[in-house]
Amino acid sequence: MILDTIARPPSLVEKVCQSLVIIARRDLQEDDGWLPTERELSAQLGVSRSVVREAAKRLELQGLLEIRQGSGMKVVDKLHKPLSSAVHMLVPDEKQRLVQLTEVRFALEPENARLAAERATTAELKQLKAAHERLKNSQDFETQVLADMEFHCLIAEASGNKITSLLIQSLSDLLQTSLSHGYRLVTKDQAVADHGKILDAILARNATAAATAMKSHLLHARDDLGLKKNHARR
Amino acid sequence: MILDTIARPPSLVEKVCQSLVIIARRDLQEDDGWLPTERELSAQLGVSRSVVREAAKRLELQGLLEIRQGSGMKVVDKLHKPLSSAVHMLVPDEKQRLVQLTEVRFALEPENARLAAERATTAELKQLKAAHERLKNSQDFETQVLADMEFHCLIAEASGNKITSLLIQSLSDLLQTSLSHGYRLVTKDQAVADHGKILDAILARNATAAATAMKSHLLHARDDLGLKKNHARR
DNA sequence: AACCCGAATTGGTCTGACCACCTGACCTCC
DNA sequence: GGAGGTCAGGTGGTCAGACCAATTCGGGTT
Repeated sequence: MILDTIARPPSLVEKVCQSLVIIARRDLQEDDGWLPTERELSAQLGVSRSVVREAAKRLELQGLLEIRQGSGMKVVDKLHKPLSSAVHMLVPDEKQRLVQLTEVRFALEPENARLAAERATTAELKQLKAAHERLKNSQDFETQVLADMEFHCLIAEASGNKITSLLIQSLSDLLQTSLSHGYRLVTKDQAVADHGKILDAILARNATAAATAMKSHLLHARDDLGLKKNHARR
Repeated sequence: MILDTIARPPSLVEKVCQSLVIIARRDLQEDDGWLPTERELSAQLGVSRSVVREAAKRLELQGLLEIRQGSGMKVVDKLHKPLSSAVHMLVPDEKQRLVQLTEVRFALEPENARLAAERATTAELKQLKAAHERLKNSQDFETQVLADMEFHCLIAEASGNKITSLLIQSLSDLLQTSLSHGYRLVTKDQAVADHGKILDAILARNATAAATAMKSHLLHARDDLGLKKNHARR
C-alpha cells in the first residue's frame, strides 16, 4: 500500500475549491458576499452538485464560507476556526484548556505588544484607543469580554505578523467560549488598569514597557486561575 | 435573514462524525487503524453513503483521517494540519511566511524551553538527548532538518502544554516546506552547538538558562534570514 | 400597520449507478 | 526460486435525479 505523501494530481473537488475561492472573492466585492446556489454552481462549473457540495463544505471548515440551509452560502473570514476546533478537540477539559491557553498567551502576547509598539500605524493606534474606551464604558459582562478580546487582537494585528494575529484570534475565540461557561479571568477594573498601561507604552513607542505591561496583565489572569485549582500536569 | 450563531441541533453528518471518531479510536487499537469501507459504514450506521463521505472528508480535513482512493480510510494523528494550511493560505509568500514564522517561534519557544526545564519527565529528557544525538550524527540535509524539528517539538511536548505543542508542530511543518524549497536557516554546526546549550540547561533544570539559550538559538536563525532581505512590513 | 400563512427557493439527505485507482493473487519469464 | 507483468475484485470519486427540511418572501387577513 502506498502511504507516501507523493504529489497527486489535483482532484476535481480541489479544482472546484479554487474556482469557488475566486468566485467568492469577486462576489464579496460586487454582491453582498452571497454565492450562487449549489445547483447554479454545479451547472456553471460543469460538475455535479456532489462535488460543489464537498468543495463548499471544505471551504466552510477552513473558515472561508458559511453555509445555511434554506439561505445559501455566504463568504466570511473566520480563518481562525480550524485551530479553535483543533484545540477544542485536543484539550476537551474546559479548565485545563483555560490554563494552557493562558500559558500560550503569556508567551505570545508580550512579544506582540513589543512589536506593536515598534510597528503600529497611526490608524492602528486609533483603533486601539477606541477599543480601550469601549472596555471602559462597557456595562454588561458580554460586551466587556468582547472589548477585551478586541484589544488583544488589535495588538496582534498591529504587530504586523499575520500568523500571530491568527493565533491570537483563535485563542480569543477559545477564551470566549470558556468565559461564557462561567470562568472569569480578572475584574473589569483590573483589566482597564492593565490595558491602560499597555496602551500608554505602545503609544509612547516603548517596546520594552509594552511587553512588561502585557506580562503583568497576563500574570494577573494566571494568578486568578491559580486560586481555584493548581496547575495539572498532563 | 438569520445570521446569528444560535445553537442548532446537530446535523446528521455531525452525529456520524462522532460515531466515526469512536470507531476510529477502537480500530486504532484493535486493527491496524483501517476503518471499514464507506459502504459498510453506511449500512452499519444506517445512513446514506453521502453522509458517511462528508463526515469522513471532514475528519480528514481536521487531520484525523487519511483517505486514499482504492485503499480506504486510515486513522492518523495530524491535528496540526489545519493550522498549517490556514497559515499557508493566509501568508502565501514563502519568504514572508518564513520571517513571520520565525517571529512567532521567537515568542513561543523560549517559554517552552523554560517550562520544559521545570516539568520534563525523565523519559522526555531521554528522548531529547536521543534527538540531539540524531542531529549530531545526521549526514544528509533532510535527516538533519527532521532531527532539528523533532528536538523543538519534543521540548514543546515536555512543556506539558498540549496547545503549544500543537502550535510548534504546525510551525515546524510549515518550516519544513520552506526549507525544502531552498531556504536554509543555520548551519548544522551552529544548530548542534545551540541545541547542546539548550539541552544542558534543561537537563540541569535551569529554566532561565534554557529560555536564554533558546532565544539566542532563534536569534541566529533570524539573523540568517536578515542577511538576505529586510523584514517586510505587511 | 402588524401579523400570519403558504408557495418558491435553498441547502440536506437518499439512492443506485458508473468511473478511476489500488491491491493482491496469479502467472510468466529469467 | 525470484523478479516482473497481468488481471479481477474492491476501494473511494463522481454523477444524476429525486425527495426532505429549513428559510425566505410576498400576499392576504386582521
